Amino acid sequence: MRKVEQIFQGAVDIFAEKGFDRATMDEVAERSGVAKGTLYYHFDGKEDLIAFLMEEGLERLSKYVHEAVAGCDDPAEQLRRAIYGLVRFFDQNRDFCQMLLMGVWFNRERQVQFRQILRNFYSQLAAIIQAGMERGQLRPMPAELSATGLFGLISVISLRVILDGDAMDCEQLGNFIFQQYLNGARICGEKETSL
Amino acid sequence: MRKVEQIFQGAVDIFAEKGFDRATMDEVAERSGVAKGTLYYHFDGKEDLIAFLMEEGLERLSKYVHEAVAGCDDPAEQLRRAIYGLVRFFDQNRDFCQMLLMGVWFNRERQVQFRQILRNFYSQLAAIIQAGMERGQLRPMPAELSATGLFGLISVISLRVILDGDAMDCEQLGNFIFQQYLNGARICGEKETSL
Amino acid sequence: MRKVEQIFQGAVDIFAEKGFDRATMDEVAERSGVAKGTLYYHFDGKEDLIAFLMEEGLERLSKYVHEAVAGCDDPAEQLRRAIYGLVRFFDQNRDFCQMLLMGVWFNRERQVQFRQILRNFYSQLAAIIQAGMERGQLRPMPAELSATGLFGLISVISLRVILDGDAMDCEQLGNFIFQQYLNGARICGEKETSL
Amino acid sequence: MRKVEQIFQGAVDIFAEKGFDRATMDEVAERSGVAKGTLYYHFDGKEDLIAFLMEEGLERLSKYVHEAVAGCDDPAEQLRRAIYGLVRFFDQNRDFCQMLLMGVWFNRERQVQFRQILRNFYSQLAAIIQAGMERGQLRPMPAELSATGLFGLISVISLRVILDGDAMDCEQLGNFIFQQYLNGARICGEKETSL
DNA sequence: GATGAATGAGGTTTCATTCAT
DNA sequence: GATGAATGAAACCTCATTCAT
Repeated sequence: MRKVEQIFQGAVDIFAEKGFDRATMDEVAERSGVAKGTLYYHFDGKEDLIAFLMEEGLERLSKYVHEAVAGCDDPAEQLRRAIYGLVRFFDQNRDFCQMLLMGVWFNRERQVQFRQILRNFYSQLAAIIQAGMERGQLRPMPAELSATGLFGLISVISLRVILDGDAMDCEQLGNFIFQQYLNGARICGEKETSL
Repeated sequence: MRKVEQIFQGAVDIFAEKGFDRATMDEVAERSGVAKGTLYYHFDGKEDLIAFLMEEGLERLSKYVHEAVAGCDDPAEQLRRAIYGLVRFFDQNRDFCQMLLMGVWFNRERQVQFRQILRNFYSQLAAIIQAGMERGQLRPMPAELSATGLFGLISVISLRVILDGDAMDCEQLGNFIFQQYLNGARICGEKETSL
Repeated sequence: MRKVEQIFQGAVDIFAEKGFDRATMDEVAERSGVAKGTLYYHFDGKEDLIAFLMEEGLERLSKYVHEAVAGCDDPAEQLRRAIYGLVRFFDQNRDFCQMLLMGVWFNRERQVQFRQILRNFYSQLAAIIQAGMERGQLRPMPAELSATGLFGLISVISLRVILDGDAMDCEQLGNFIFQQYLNGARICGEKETSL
Repeated sequence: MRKVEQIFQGAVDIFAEKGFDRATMDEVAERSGVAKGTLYYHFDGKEDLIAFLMEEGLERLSKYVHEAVAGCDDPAEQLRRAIYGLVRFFDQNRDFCQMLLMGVWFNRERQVQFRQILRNFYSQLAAIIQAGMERGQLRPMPAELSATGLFGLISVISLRVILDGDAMDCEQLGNFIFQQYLNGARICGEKETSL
């Protein structure tokens, strides 16, 4: 499966650069260092390749976050680690993340499949949030919705940094997002119900 | 031009459904109820049409938020109105918003153009946040970054609701997002520095 | 529909020469004197084009035979005229007929469609044979089966002549086939039941 | 070779189903139950495989008819046996016969080769017909042409029955064809020159 | 003898764009 | 202003063949 890994790398690379539709299979092959026929030997076609990348990539992301969180019992700390982990993963896999985030918004043709995959990932976050509420650390709220919002917060900020080509200070960015998500923008001591 | 408005509606509709690259000019023409030649009579080509849609649409969005915020002097209240306005706009212009969010992260060729347009919009939010900090309502933080995060929060949640095809309760969703952004997920009274 | 007629001629020409599968759409376009895109503007694809040729061609053949037979009330004479007409049509439309006969034997994928078209043609012959039996000119026998056999007789002989590149003497060949079909190979006066 | 026989069976099967050009070597391998490389180990390529099938198959056909006719001295009876034998062979080797008949009329590249093979077979029939004429059993006529017509009669009827998927009553069908060929369609006692 | 991953020439099809009407 | 038949560059995909194992 040497070639499959080559294809994974090359495809992620070119898809992030040009988008799923504008990158051609010729380009994928060239970037991967395999012949065009090899792509079709291992995958049923372009759509199948894209689906594989999304699944494989999100699996890696899930695993990464899972490991970051593992061995910690406190939901709030888990949340912190998950956020830091995500930011680091985004930083280290810029191409994949850019590709992933392009997939998120996908059109109705491809949406069903991708959003299902993504939903599995949301659930990971939602489970932590749920636990936080049960421990009395987080306010009662719809955990799925909050997880979705958290993912939006992280990904849009990270993608902006990626697209601007900045070298991301993961520590700083992770902290900012964590504070933003947990404590909000309100100033300390301001009454919550003030508005 | 009667036809131009027809094209705007039809193009937004089909682009939201299939994406910029997968929707063909034939489909745009058919959905718009005009002949294909007519598209080229009014626009220089596909890219020109897309640029027109983005500019025109973002102008409408900016104007919508601007009017929602107008006549209010309190930054926190402005923020609330901006968020509610955005959610309502998403709800009322689902096709356009889906198209917008797909377009923003698109391939690097179109990115520069679109992200510049979007950045103008971020600035609107950032200005409000900046004012909030100066009034002592919001914590000191990078306003641009926070505005970006807020936009991610709003758009990812809204898009999820749109794609799920749910009838969105704007009031409720707007409130959730506003609370999330302003107060965070932490439970009332929990010490900020507890983690 | 100038171009469609051009395509009909060119496609029949090249398909007869190289076969349906080995003739490329490029070659069809070139032989027809139209651009490749034009083929796809008028037809949904190669299969659709082939189906059109078969239908259109068999319709012309049916019409030709119909006219040859028209204005004659005697079944035996109709049969004679039909056979002579078929032979003449084969002679004058060698390309189409070669293509047609290739289609007859087609594989199971394409067979259903083609054989239905061909069956319509068999019925024309069967109707004449049926009438001949009712008039007491022909022996009682399954008309459809006999029509199928007659078609086989005519087409295989004609195709052999075509493929050999012989200039066909229609008069002579028509007479041979007519005698063969009507009187058989047995010598005059030989007892039928002798074997 | 065990494998070669496997390939013969599998190849005939898939070629009859999809045609020579549309059946792929992958499909041949799969249907045969051997690896693709094995095909190329035993044959020089696709064309070589097809040529082998045709030669091998026609040899079997010739032999089958030869044996059916053997030990009989009367041309008319030989003809009857040849026809019955052919019908039975068609019935028992449907796939091969369908493949054979498709191949014969194929593109001009392969035509020359195949038609030469087929012509050898025609000669078998023509020899019998010739003998029949010399014995005074059959009318004087071009033997080759009549053999070609007889082959058309048999094959088109048989193929129709095969393709319709009917269980063929060989006895009945053989008799019908024999009568048709020998006595023609004309009613008993009708004057030959009546038309 | 037998295998199947890998190849790339060449096929089918798509679609943005043009232009005569 | 508006149209849609026509175009061809460029995309996706197929498949006979090779070759290291």
